[in-house]
Amino acid sequence: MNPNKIPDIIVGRLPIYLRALQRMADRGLKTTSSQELGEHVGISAAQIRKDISQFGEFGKQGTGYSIQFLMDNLREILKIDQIWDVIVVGAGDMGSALVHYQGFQNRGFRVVMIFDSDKSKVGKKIGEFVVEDIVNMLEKIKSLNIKLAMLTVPAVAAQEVADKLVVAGIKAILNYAPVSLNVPMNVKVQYIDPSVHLQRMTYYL
Amino acid sequence: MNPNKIPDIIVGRLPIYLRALQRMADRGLKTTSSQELGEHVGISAAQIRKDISQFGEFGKQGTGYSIQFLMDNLREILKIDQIWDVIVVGAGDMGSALVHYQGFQNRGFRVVMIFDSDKSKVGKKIGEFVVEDIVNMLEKIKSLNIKLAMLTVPAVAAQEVADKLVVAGIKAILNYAPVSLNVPMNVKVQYIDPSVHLQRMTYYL
DNA sequence: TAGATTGTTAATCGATTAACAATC
DNA sequence: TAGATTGTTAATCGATTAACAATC
Repeated sequence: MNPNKIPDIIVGRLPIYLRALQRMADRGLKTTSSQELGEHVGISAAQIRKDISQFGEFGKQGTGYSIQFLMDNLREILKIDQIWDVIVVGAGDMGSALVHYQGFQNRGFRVVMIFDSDKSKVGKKIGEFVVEDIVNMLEKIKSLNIKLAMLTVPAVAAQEVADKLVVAGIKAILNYAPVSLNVPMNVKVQYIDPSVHLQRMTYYL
Repeated sequence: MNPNKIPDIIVGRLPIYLRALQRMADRGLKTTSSQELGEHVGISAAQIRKDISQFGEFGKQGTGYSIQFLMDNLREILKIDQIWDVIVVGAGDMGSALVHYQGFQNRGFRVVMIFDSDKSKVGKKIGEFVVEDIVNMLEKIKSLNIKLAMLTVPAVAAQEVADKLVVAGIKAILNYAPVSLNVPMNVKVQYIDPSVHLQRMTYYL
């Protein structure tokens, strides 16, 4: 359908490049090469050049890439040349950790609300936020036009909550619940399951 | 070198299959098919059959797979037919959430210790554990023969701590710090970075 | 037996790597 | 200019899918 469609696997590497570039910039470096960047992230120089060249010509022969210029462009490509509001659903320990998480700063995201269905949690403070009742979630998401959610509810509730998020207009879910979610094709899901990640490594032990 | 080497990408899917099978078992189901399992996890039936067949013949023509039998075999393949002790390094909010996390139960892991370098955190209780001083980490890891660690320290400290973990004999690191780690080839690393995962979705919005 | 579903082969599709002309 | 490094092409490598004989 779209001949210029970029493979998911390439898009998935861009945030890694961006993260490494940010660290180089923090150290005061001005330029880098596909070779050097590749060593930092553990990816071949050829692949990095190929990935980046899908989106334009951001380097210069002989000198490499301007770190700031490449960062600006990657941010624009990833649409994080803006701050996205994100909600957290599930006010357990993981939800609480995400509310307090410092790692969203300067990376395109900001937590704006946390919800739970447990009446004993609703109204309590977590960080600077008061836990909201999940019954008001649809309305709040719509009124604030929020597109991103992080889901930290128990596995048994996850699909049901995901359905509500989709109805409310959420377009991307970072799912911490240990289940695969069924969502419409136009809604993206990324999975974080510490047990799954550990199990991917024990095979090799 | 090893002609029977299984690609990482296949190993990476096994925990997803196992998780879905566990849920089926919890619902009282006894058998499933590659078709049905595929619908649950969003992977084609052909691929599931091919993946599973790399390790043996666990199904029966006409009837599919015994859920319990396949689970037992996947657990054995992934070496989680045992409980692995895991340490947490970094006693911030994320480390604390991992100590309290219920999702390791019955999935092959158990947190046994948490470390931090911050003297104001050392000695405090988190869950059932007392935060240990990182200066004693090498000795403790060795004496308990621990192979798995979850790393939740700040980005600037991550590589240094990872180096210590490697020296202590850790063979697999679940890294929550937003940096790529350099480790020897025989040490596995998996990355969890909420910002990176979110950035992989904003591209499509 | 008839129907269903596996395990496997061959074909297709997609991703990575190597190499180098272009050029800063 | 000489050296370095990009962007891109072609070759290689690897993963996915389709199809079906085997067989429960």
